[in-house]
Formats: sequence, C-alpha cells, structure tokens
Amino acid sequence: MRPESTFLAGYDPTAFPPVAVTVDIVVLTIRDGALHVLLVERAEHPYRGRLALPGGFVRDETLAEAARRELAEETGLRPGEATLARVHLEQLRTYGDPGRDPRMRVMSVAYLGFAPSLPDPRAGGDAASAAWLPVDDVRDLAFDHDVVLADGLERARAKLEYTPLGTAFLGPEFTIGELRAVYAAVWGEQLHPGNFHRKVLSVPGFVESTGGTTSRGGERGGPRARLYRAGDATLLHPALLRPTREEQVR
Amino acid sequence: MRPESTFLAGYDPTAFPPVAVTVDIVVLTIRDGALHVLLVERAEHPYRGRLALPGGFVRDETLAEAARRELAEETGLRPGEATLARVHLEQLRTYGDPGRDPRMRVMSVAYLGFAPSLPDPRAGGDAASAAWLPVDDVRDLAFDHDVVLADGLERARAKLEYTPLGTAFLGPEFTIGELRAVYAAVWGEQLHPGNFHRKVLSVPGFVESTGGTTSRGGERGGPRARLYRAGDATLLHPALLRPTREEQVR
DNA sequence: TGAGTAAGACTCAAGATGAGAACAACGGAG
DNA sequence: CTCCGTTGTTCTCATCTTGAGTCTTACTCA
Repeated sequence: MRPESTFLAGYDPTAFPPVAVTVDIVVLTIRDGALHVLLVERAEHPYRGRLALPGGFVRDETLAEAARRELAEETGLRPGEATLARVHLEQLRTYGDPGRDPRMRVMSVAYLGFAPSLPDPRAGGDAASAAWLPVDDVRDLAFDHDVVLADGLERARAKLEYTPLGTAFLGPEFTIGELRAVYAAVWGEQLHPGNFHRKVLSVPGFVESTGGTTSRGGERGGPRARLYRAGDATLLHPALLRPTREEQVR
Repeated sequence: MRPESTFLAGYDPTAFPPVAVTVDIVVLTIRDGALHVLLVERAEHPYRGRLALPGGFVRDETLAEAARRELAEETGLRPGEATLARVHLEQLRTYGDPGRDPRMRVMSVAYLGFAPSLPDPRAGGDAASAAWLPVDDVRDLAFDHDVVLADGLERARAKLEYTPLGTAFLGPEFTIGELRAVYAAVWGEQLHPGNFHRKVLSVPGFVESTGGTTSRGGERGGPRARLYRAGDATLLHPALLRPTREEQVR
C-alpha cells in the first residue's frame, strides 16, 4: 500500500465512484412540555411515505450554511428571520456506510438543532408533509435516521449537562421554572425544584437577572417568577449532572 | 424552494459538481511524557513538502474501516495486528468548506485515535515521510489540518474527563502513576498524586487490580507500584474534572 | 374566601475535592 | 553498604457541592 499515492488519487473525480453529500437535521424543540423533533414525509422512493429527518443536498456553501438553509426551508421561517437566528445548530456526526441509501453512495452530515417554540411548518406545497412529533413516538424512520435521531438525542442530553444550551429552547427571557421544564423534557425525569434553582443561579454565567418578573403567576397558581436571560458562559462549571446513571455507565 | 425535490435531486450524480470524500486521522500517543501526533510530509502539490494529517480516499468500506485502514498503512502495523486493535478510534468531525482543497470539493471526515506507544513509522517507501511529532511543536499544517488537530486535541482533553479512554494510551497493564502521566501529558498540567490515586480507585469501573506489581521501582527510585487494567466502565461517574478553567469558560 | 400550587430561601447530612503530611519501599551515587 | 532523593500509597482536614426535605409567601382558580 502506498499512502501518498492513495491520498492523491482521492482528488481525481473520475477515479472513484460518485458520492453525494447531504445534510440531515435533527431539530429539537419543546411543545406542551414534551421534546419534539421535526420530521418530513418522503414523497418519493425509496422509503416513499415514510417519515425522515429533513435534509438535502449540499450546494456551493459550507456544511453549516447548508444545514441552516434546509432548516429555514423546512420550518417555513424566512432566512433572515430573527427566530431562525436564535436556533442553535451544531454538527452532530457523519453517516456514510455503503448501502445506507439503496441508489448510490450518500454521505450524510447530520446537524443537531435546538429551537425555541416554533410554529407548525407552513401548510401547502411540499412543506405540508413536515410536522413536529414527540420524540417518544418516533420510530421506523427512513434510511438510518433512527440511529441519527438516537445519536442526536444522546448528544442533546449530554450538552444540557455541561453547556447552557438549555436556554436555546426558550425565548429571550425565561423563568427558572421554564428552564427546569426544558431539562425535565430532554432528560425525561423530574428535577428537584429547590436544588435546580440553587444550582442554576450558582453556576457563573449560566443566567443573568433581567430585574423583571412575570406579569402574573403560574396557570395553576403560585407567585410571579423572576425573569432571566442567558448569560455569557459557553460551558457550565461545575456541570449539572443527570441523576441516576449508575447502571448506564457500563 | 421545494425541499423534497431538492432532497431527491441530491441523488442524481450528474446534477451536481463532483465531491470527493477522504478520512483524515488525528492519532495521538504519548512518547517521553509528551503528547505526540502522527504526521506525514506531502509529496505532491498542493502543499508539497508541508506536514499533514495522515489520510486518504474512502473506498467501498465504512468510514470507520477507512480510518483504520489508513492508520494501519501509516503506522506500518499489519492490519491484523493486536496493537492496532487496541487503538481507540472515533469519529471527530467533518470538514467540508468549499475551497478547503484548491483542486475540487473535498469532504474530510476526521477521526481521532488514542494509541499506546507505537514504533516509529516504517522507514523506506512512502511511509518514510511519516513521523510522530510533539503536538506543541506542530503548526502550519497543510489544508485546514491545524484546525482539525486543534479540534482533536480539545476532544481528547474533554474525553479524558468523562471516559476511561486515558487507558487507551497505555499497555494492557499499567500503574496509577503511568495513568497520571497520561493525564498530565494530555492536559498539560501536573496533577496531585494522592488525590488522583484516590479518585481513580473510587470511580466504579475505571480500573481493576491485576493483583500484581511492577517488578522493580521507578527509574529514579520509589517502591514497586501495583498494576491495574482498564475496567468495564464506558463513562466515568463522577467525572475527573480538569482544574482551573474559570477563565476559559466564557 | 379557601384550597391548591409554585417560587424562592433555608437546613442538614452525605459525598467529593484540594492541599498537604506521613510513611515505607525503592534506585542510584558515593 | 549507606545515605539521599524519589515515588506509591494511605491519611487528615477544611471546604465545596449535592440530594432531600421544610417553610414561607404570593399567586390562581373554583
């Protein structure tokens, strides 16, 4: 084997079978207290009629640009829209097994997105087949998208531990209780309100007070809550660890 | 924009400009107490004579298989070799900006590897231009490989915090002191020997005793040390946190 | 107006961490 | 062969962090 010549051969487009590159996006949001993912119904073979992650071919643009463009198209948000700019997008992983697409070799660069509450995808046109679904109800996606979604969920759960990205699911101002609801939805377990409150306020840069409060109490009672906005930290130190992972560690 | 038709158009190999897919590998090892990375000198333009990460074109194989094949070629280890099987390899990130390669669009799927002490790359042939270099001395790599290396180092430093992968840099049996030297080399700072010892033994599944000890003390004195092997944990709980990151958090 | 709910401030025990001391076992220099 | 410096291992102790629970107060809804 001759490594350099192999390496260089990679640049001759005629020397190897063609490869297509797509981005697929795992966009998560929280609706009615449950974690939802944006899915589209496939209109063509293969996997016609099956649900799939939104995505598309990469054009003359960076991978991140492709992901944000696809996100705008599938959510029906205008590309310049402020809400869209508030969606956090990061690269998740690349899936490229031969045979993952029956037609040809397709490399899919998956992105993971955290979105604040967004409207239903625009009705009419191709986007009519897009919808937010609770992640617990999702299975049997097209291609290897079940695996992509599972990887995205695991990444999202881990990210909430050591980054302040939980705030990306919320509006510009939020209460500690709303932030706790985000953690509960993503992690799938309840958190101790008092301890969560203490922890969030004690981690430097996680949130900062706006000085204001909600204009009324909760729907089922309780006092008005103070409002916060996201702080300037990019990493939480010390991290917020998920409870009870003793068993899953092996 | 019509998302589904865009998506499907991605599968027509003639509809878009050709794309090449390579794997590039950030293989780390520890030599003489310092973190080293495997680099090759490029024999052809572009970046002729410059150092680069080892890598090559992806053939009819999975991305992980391509990475392991390239690793075997560049290190001179036989594909079936036991040492090679002990190298931990994981996908790092995909780099695909237009223009990152001047000749055509190249998507590079980067892999990160943790290797126990390996021999110098085989002399003679193309592999003569490969060598282990201390990561602190590395700069001005070809393509965007400086960024890839930096991302790999940051991932490696983080992985040592919450996984037992530090043991992947060592042989099948090791002492706590050797493991501490791995952490010191990767993190670039000294650790408190007593606290590190206590921590490693208290985290469930990190290491398990072999019952034996080294046959003689350290080179500069000290008693014989007990030997351990890697435990069955895949995640460390609680994690071993790096000291003093207060400033880097923002 | 009363019942129920939730925000936020506490308390307290248990666990984890950082810094350092102590001691024994060893290699190497002389 | 002996002393010195080095290192593995165990301890101590103060401090910080966490998990679990209580208490007070402000609010909504019936």
